[in-house]
Amino acid sequence: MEKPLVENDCRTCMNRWENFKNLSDDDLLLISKHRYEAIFKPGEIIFKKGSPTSSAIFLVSGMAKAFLEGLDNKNIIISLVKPGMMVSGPGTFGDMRHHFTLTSLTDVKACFIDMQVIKQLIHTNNRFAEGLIEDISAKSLMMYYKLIALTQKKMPGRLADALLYLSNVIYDSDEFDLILNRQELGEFTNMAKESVIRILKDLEDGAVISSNCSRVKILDKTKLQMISDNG
Amino acid sequence: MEKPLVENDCRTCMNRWENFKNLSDDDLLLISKHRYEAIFKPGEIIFKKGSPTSSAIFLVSGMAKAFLEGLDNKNIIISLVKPGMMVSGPGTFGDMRHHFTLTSLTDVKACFIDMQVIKQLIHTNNRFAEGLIEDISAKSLMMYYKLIALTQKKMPGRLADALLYLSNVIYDSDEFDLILNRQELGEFTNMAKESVIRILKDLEDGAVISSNCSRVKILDKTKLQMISDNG
DNA sequence: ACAAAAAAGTGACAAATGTCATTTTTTTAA
DNA sequence: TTAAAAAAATGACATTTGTCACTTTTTTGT
Repeated sequence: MEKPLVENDCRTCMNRWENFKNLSDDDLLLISKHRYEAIFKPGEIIFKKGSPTSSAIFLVSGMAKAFLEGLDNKNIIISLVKPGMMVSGPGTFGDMRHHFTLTSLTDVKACFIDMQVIKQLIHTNNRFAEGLIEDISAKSLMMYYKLIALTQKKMPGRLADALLYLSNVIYDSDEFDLILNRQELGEFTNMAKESVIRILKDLEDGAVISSNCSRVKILDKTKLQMISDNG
Repeated sequence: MEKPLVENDCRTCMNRWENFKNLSDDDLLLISKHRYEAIFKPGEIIFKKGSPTSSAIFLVSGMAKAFLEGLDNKNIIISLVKPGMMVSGPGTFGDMRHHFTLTSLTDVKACFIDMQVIKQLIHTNNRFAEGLIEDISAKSLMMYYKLIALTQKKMPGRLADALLYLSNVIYDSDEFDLILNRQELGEFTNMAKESVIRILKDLEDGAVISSNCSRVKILDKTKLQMISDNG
């Protein structure tokens, strides 16, 4: 899995943001010039809630978690970030501050591109601007369904959601190493870590999954989907 | 309150969307030509989840509620809509479908402007495009804080939030007629209507508010804010 | 003005879920 | 390799919140 992903040119980068396809080679060269790369060890802060949104961030390799810092130091993980995804919160076009924190879950390589350059491209390239709006809209839509799930589903449904998300969206496989620990899985599904442990055990008892600590295998996806659907 | 608000020209409309200030008179004339007005009685559907997003909607007068249709026919009211606000969900730049339903709470006059015209203006006017992005971002940000409040605050904190929102954002007054009934107040704060009634009573007993049915007066805003802050 | 419908209000109870204290297992670092 | 730290697991218990069945009050339409 660990190929040398370092690319010095956004024109040929294999892990670039999809919306970059709307840019000309000249535009991509401009971005390449204003690009800074940084490497993070697991658990490090990539950007912190409250800090200025001077750059758009793009993951080149590894995995990160984006989370809201809620009440009483309780976090809400709103999404996991994979290579190819653009990360820039709603503060970018508002108070210019981050409203969630991004930390690395694994070794992470990230590109930072000056927000001024991105904004300049919005002004000169309509398709790029619309691509950005589509990206923001898709994330906004995700929040709608997250709100429904977290407020209306019971715990088993929410945990099933999380497992299906990891299987279908993140790993594209029915067997995977959980990058999230029980605490984080709780922050992702809005429940106490003890509840995560209990429901995980129930799912194992019901032969829906098998798991030993960080490794999970989905044995009965139909049933897991049913648990998700029924709330 | 009932002035003749009908305006046939977006150039001089007093209740137009703030972002229209970035448009030229010619652009506004174009919009005026592609504008359709509709009047709704209280409780009517302005647009329904799942229907095509062919137009952007702008409230000229009255009040509406935007709500997600969740599980088991339970709704989540995500925002109240006042004159001057633009309503077009995240589906507009995605699957071209509405993802929430908008219904009138009072008599409502609304303008429908063809989405193609809006999109065309995005392509020709950078400031207008950025204004739209800012609008979408602000709504997205609101959802973040709504997610935190609904999942992490206890019921009294959530109800305090709702009352402060009505007082500060919607009515700009400490005394107002609740446009939402107890059921809807529950859909806005993620609780059963019985719980709304109980907590409203507690707030009255604690001399934080006085209320008889639909009329509410905030007696001790500091205390109400404290309840909101403490979750 | 009055009957019907809708909304508000009440109380008992049950279900869902968090908290805390503690033990066991796994991971990490010297 | 081994001790220390972190994470996982467990069980008892408390709290929050929803549900249900019902009564009372308010609103609505004729």
